Amino acid sequence: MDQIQDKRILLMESALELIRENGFHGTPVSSVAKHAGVAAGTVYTYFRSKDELIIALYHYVKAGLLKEISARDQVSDPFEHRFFALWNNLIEVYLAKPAYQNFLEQFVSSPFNSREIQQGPDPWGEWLNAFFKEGIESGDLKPLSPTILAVMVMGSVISLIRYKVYYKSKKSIAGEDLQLIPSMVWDGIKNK
Amino acid sequence: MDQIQDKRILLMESALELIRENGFHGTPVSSVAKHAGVAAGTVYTYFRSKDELIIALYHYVKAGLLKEISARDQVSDPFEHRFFALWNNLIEVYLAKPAYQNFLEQFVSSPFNSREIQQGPDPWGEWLNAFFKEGIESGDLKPLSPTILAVMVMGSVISLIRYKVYYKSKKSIAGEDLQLIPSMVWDGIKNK
DNA sequence: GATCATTGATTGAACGTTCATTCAGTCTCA
DNA sequence: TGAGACTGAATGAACGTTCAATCAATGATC
Repeated sequence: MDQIQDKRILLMESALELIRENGFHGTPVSSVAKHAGVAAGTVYTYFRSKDELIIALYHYVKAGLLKEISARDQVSDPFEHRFFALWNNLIEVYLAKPAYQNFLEQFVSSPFNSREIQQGPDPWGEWLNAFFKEGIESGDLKPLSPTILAVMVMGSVISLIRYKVYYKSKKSIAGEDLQLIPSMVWDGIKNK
Repeated sequence: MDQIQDKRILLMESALELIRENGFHGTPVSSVAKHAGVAAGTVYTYFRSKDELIIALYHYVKAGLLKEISARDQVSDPFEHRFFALWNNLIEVYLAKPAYQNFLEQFVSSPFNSREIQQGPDPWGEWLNAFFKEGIESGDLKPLSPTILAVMVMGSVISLIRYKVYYKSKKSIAGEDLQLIPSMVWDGIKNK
């Protein structure tokens, strides 16, 4: 039972790594199998099809994100602290697992991101919403829709990650300057 | 000569539309040709390969973006005006041409976005940098790297567009609330 | 404890489809 | 009439998926 879950996860991690390097369609099922050390047919014991594998990856990555981020949230801290911690944790997690970030980016703008998927449950989105809702209710954040706040904050995080990951080589910005971004975001969303 | 350019553009617009619906790899060359009303082989009169077509799309879309946005920028306006106008123009252009936005998203997280591409010329990025540089020099923006400011602003725009385009159906937010996002961004980046 | 049966995972060659690309022949217009 | 665009059937490679055969582990029987 454990072994089965393990191999499923092994296959998914292999797929994430290869998809990061080669994209969805530059990643044949056979290569995923090879990377995981199994034969091509074995993948079909764990996933009905390649499409289903990719959908499974989506849920797997989002669940992983939620787990990592929520575990590090110190609910008893002042909200401002929690906000900056969230920011740093997001950057940290994404940089530690670039394949996660890259996969999500590919997924959301692909045809896989169907209405069906979007309308399914989204624990990560709900956690984020609840987070910002608390900030509003405690009076620390502007009284806006939590969704809007989430859009704003995540947009900046994603954009920064993109910048760091994809354009690493071109021109790097001093680390201390990058630390100013969350401060700017905070200036934009804090109450008063 | 004109005809040739026209057909090249016709092929690119066809490709953008189909790629938006079906993704890079769900869009066979034959379907692009069909959509443009030509035979499959004809595509190869205008592009050496499918990959080259996709790279051409990238430059085409970025150039189009630059043209649209820079044309609407009123250099003589106060900077704050220019900022909000830029914001609204970006939203407007992206919403008018969702295929442009979707293509860029797919492209940047794909293997096509190679180091080679990134190190090539980037007039759109340079225009954006110059825009924010002006804001800094006029004293309207915090004295930070223009790149950082661009990262912050574009991140929010992209995120909002994503929200509007992909999650149109799920839960819509009142239009006036969405107008608050640029104000928040402005609060974050303005000087003092 | 030894033998066999059962179950289910695993293998990898084979199949059929899709698709990028080619090219010999046709058309168009200057 | 010549140059180049255009056609669309043909080619061949790549890849998702299947499946008959094999293997490993567990349990049943004596």
